[in-house]
Amino acid sequence: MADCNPSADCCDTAPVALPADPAAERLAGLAWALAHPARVRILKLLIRRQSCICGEIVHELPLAQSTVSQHLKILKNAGLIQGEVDGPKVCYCIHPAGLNELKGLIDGL
Amino acid sequence: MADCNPSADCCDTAPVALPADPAAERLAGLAWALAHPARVRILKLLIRRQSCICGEIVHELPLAQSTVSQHLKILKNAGLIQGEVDGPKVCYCIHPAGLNELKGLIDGL
DNA sequence: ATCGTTCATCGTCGATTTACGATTTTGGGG
DNA sequence: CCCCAAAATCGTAAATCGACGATGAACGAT
Repeated sequence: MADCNPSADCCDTAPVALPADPAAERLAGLAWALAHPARVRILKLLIRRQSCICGEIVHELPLAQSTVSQHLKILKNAGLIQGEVDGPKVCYCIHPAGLNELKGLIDGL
Repeated sequence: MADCNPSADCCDTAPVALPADPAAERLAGLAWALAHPARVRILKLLIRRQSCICGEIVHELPLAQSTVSQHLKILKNAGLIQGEVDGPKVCYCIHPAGLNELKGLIDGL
């Protein structure tokens, strides 16, 4: 931006697609994880029951087990929850850091 | 809508798909409106510039005018921003109530 | 009345989501 | 060793999203 390189027709003319706003991307990612009623419900459930619960979540939602599993994966990838294996079952609980990050980004708006 | 037609086998026997959790749905809706980097950027822009700005937003984003218009519509439908016509231009500004609702739902988590 | 500008809407197209059943994986018991 | 239950993953079909260009409507200025 400041100056071009010395040669004539240089200077990148690429679309760049600029990294945009990393913070915006992060917030969008977190928001996206919450952008589905089922995922909001799962998160609320895990917050209520401090103790992690497991596929019990499946029984709380009108969704197939595989579908719930996908939603859990999305929440986990976003860093909002974490799951730990406990025998044949898996216990999920909230990931406080992720949740706090979300809250921070939101009311930092 | 109010009542069924008089004949015998009318009346909906539909599964209903129960309203589930209205609060969850609302939060999901608001989150979804923010679930895109461009929309987060627009919102932040409108918050920074107290004064509403208009299609100037288009120049801030690497997107076509029609695309930005769609994003603005989504934000408006979610109740996060509002737009007011000013001659041939349209001024957008944040809708404090919607934004506060979002913040409330998030840190009420 | 006819432009030119600004913005919204329409129609389209590829990519992504959401949901499901079926299958695979994982970890105990009998 | 073989089965059973729990959970993840795969494959797939339907719906929706995100982006664009083109078109349409609203308004001020010439």
